Amino acid sequence: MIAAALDNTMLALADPTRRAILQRLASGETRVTDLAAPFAMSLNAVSKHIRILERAHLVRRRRAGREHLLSLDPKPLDEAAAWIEQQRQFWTARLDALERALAENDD
Amino acid sequence: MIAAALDNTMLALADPTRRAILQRLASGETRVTDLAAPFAMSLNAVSKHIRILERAHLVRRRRAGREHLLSLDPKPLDEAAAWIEQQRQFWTARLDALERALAENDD
DNA sequence: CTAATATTCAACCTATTGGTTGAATATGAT
DNA sequence: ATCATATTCAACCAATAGGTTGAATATTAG
Repeated sequence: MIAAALDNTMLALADPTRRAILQRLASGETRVTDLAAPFAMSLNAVSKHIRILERAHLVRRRRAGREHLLSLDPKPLDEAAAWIEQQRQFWTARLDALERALAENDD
Repeated sequence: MIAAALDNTMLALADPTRRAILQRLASGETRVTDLAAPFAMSLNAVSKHIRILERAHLVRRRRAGREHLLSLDPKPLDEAAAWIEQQRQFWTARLDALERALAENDD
């Protein structure tokens, strides 16, 4: 089964370290080393997380000499947000309908 | 590290089968067997997915005799949606700022 | 009581994840 | 040229995920 775009996005977002990386990247282009510094794990571990974020197209890499500068690409988030919002809407509508039905039953 | 609520939610949403289960549940309370029927995997596998959804508090279980009726709880989605929306907002703002800066540079 | 149904529990298997360490590669600084 | 820096690659490891099958449990139906 080929992994759909939404799959990769959701998978990438499932890990707290990766979410932290994304938040950190929100302040602008960052080198791998600087990005990794605050995390209590090896540079290599962070490097692997970055690969997963790249696979999901949430992070872009620009080579500048020996440094790799990472930046965010928010596009894939649209699909993820859309999925969640759609569910929320459906479910909330359903719950509201249920509540109304119960209220009518009280008459 | 204790898994935060958002962690469990995101993890639960990361699997396509579980997202499909949630979508299926949007049409109302459903028995485990009926819920599992359309999936190309054993009932046991679906049962395990349900446990994970329960751990994330996205699904509630009501026992009615030998049947377990499952229903949705949209609350955890709020936090997930909030996280994604916040990121989107930040990143988009940043990208817009960058574009404006480039435009000014053209003058 | 017995048989069927609905569901979980338990053990197992394989693939993936998230981490490690050590070596390789590429670039920059002196 | 040499040394340091930035980063990945490769091999490994333990834990988890996602699936299987078979047995156990609880409830309902005949």
